[in-house]
Amino acid sequence: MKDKYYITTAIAYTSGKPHIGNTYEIVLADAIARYKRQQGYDVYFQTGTDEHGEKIELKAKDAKKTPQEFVDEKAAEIKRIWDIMNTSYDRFVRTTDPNHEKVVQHIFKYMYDKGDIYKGSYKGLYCTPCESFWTESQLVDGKCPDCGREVEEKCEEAYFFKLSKYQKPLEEYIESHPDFIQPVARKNEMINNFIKPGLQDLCVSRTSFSWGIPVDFDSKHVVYVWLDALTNYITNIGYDVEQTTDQFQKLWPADLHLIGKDIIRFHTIYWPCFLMSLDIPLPKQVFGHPWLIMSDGKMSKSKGNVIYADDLVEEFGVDAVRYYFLHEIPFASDGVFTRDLLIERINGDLANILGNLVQRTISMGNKYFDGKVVDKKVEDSMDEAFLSTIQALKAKVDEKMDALQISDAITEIFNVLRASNKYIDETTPWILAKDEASKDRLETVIYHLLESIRVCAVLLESFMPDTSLSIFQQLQTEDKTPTYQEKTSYQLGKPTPLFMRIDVSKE
RNA sequence: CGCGGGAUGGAGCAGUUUGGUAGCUCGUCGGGCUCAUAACCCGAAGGUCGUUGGUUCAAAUCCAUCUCCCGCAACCA
Repeated sequence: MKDKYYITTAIAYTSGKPHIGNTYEIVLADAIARYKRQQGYDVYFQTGTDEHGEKIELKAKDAKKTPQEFVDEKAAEIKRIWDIMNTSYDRFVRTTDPNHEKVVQHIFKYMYDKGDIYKGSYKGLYCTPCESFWTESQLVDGKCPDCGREVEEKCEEAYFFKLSKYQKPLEEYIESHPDFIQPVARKNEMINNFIKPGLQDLCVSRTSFSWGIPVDFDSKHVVYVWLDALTNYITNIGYDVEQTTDQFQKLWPADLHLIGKDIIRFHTIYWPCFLMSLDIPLPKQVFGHPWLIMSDGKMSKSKGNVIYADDLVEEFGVDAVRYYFLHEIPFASDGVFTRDLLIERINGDLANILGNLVQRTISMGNKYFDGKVVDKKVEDSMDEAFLSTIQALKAKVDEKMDALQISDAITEIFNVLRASNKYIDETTPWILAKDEASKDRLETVIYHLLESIRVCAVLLESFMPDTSLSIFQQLQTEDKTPTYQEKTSYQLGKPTPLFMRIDVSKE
């Protein structure tokens, strides 16, 4: 067994049903987690929900529910969608879990006793009717961006975390770990916008609402949601300030925090500072992934362009949706979702390139050899290039996956599938079949194709698990070696279409 | 002058670090094949690589200027 690999997603905020943009993250994390497992890593994959905060308190009130009832419902819905997406998380955590709440209180107290959290007063621009604080930059014409009324300076008692104390070590850590923040372009954003100008101490308690973890030594205050939420990565694997578990010792530091690009600041500035305060190591990498957006921009209820993953899965199947998410979103820039593009991918890539290749190859195996295909090793000059393409695939996919370039990894696999279709045309099996003398050559050709398909199915498993399984069932093999194997044989099953083409004219 | 990213054939992107014939997917047009899900394979057309200027034998690539688009700009998650 190789090393451990601890990967997390951001915990989803339980304010509503997650749309496909939110759902993308868990699928991306799942692809990485599955791939690491396939590589032999001892993977621990954690996801869950972030359930406190003022917004939730208000939403629950609107829904005439208690906050706990409200988040129970939302957490269940989020978990349901994660499961629909066939994601292989090891643990689904919730910030309302009693143990988490207890440890967060310990952490808060620990930091307070240490002097890293102190009591002060929060001065800000306050809009009384909206009960909200605003920053200078958020104001519209110097007025409340929500209601347009005047704001006033207001003071409120609050606890602060000494971010300033950790500015220097944070800066050093980021500089000495060039891969810590991914994509690297985000690193400059953090350094120039926040760190360089000087970190200001962070207000880590609230008194304006009550749906949160109480500060146990000062019951007026609840813990700031980000201090609450971020610590989920350690509380749920057995961290506590007095003593930690073996699981924590084994898993921490996390190998990868997978998050949306909108919350990079919290994960690369606040979170490392909190950890330094607790004297525990910092995570190895934080990847702020881009977004899945609509052709008219970011998804939002006011725009009315929100799409949910469960609806898409019901219509197109889970692997088609997974494929779209993973293939259509580049490493560093947003990907666009349109229904037309989804259908184009299903027809062009999944049905034509992949599905049809599997179908035609297995059909030939059955038609010409009754499904029993042996490596006869009657090679031709054109085989060498094809076989070396297959042999090179695993290393190429590894390289892309190590760089978190999921889309490119999938493209590499499809390049081999394309090459396989081409190989059929070049070798013209239907002509070989007409001559008894070339029967062993024909069998060799089919064998090469079956091996190509098998290797691709192995490598596709992390991205489209069900499809991969279906290919293995049709090939009736259990060999998951990710490279070409010679001198073996196949006893094929019946071909069944992997993906049906979608008739656009009937849409 | 806040910081950063981007502008490449009809569409979406790669190539820019380490200058040297502009590449991929889709679409269009033409051809081939018939094992296969009207799928597959080959070929062609189509780009002054955002603007202007500079360095160089040579610039999508380096430097400068300008235009447009996007992200971030801290106590909202």
